[in-house]
Amino acid sequence: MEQRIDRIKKQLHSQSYKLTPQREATVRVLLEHEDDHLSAEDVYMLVKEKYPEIGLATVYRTLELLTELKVVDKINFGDGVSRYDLRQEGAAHFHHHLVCLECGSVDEIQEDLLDDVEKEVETRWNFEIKDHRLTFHGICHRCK
Amino acid sequence: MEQRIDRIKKQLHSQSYKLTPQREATVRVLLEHEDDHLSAEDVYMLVKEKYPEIGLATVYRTLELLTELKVVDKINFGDGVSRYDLRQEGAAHFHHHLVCLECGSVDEIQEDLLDDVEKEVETRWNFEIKDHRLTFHGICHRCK
DNA sequence: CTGTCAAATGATAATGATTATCATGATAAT
DNA sequence: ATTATCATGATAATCATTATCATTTGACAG
Repeated sequence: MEQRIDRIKKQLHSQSYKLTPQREATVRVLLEHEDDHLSAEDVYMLVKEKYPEIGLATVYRTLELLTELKVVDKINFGDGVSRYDLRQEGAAHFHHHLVCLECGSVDEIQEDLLDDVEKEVETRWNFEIKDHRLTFHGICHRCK
Repeated sequence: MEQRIDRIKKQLHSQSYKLTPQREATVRVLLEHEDDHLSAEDVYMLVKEKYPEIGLATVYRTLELLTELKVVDKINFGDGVSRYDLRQEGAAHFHHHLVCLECGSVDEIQEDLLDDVEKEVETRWNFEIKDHRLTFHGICHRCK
């Protein structure tokens, strides 16, 4: 935990941003909920527990900043809300998601799976892939 | 064109919806811009050219209805706007997208590509896949 | 035909998420 | 200490989407 925060701090500094108390509190919430897919409002409410003076705008700004730095990824599952998902440290690509149509749960797939597909797309469509988003919609193992 | 409208008409009737003039005008716009990825506002402005009395709410309602019937798919590329994309007739699954980070263009991949990946997900994660969304972000062949 | 009823429409208000603004507060360098 | 810069919090503004509601339309019964 502390080491990860430290690395994020360094990453911020390398672009001359600071790790303010508000930003640190926000990052801690994200680390503590690594498996969830929190909306900005979710993050706001969780951060407020530890840091009640924080404003919603600051949370939005911090999440935007972390997205720029590729510490988090901003995703959208089709409800009108953006969600923020920590990247695995050192992961080349963004992980995939399984969205259950029954219970609404969102599970993650950390494996790459797309290596072959990406090679094919790069050559056949002459497209240089920088990132991807892959989401499956269906029935999760719990609901079956 | 006329045949496709006719089939959509039948599809509506089968669920006891009608193909009103407003709905037909909207469908025509979608058919005429099959390769684009129009937002509701885009569709609205295009439909207005032929049917100026139409209201924005009707366009939203029609797009929602067509989404339900799986005539179109609602997609979201991360700007705050939903886009509506005609499904290929008879396509089992939704097609994929190539979003260019340089010029913002969106190209389509009609091939399935995910067969193997889906088999793996179904067995390893015990997840029954109903649909998917796959988008690649990168540099398109024109910008390279 | 003509009246009736449910569905569809258009105008517009309401909502909800996100972004912009701006005065204030903290921080670091001179 | 002083200034300049960045960050923050409160709140207003914006933008896409949804809800409301009075009116219109079209199918159908009599």
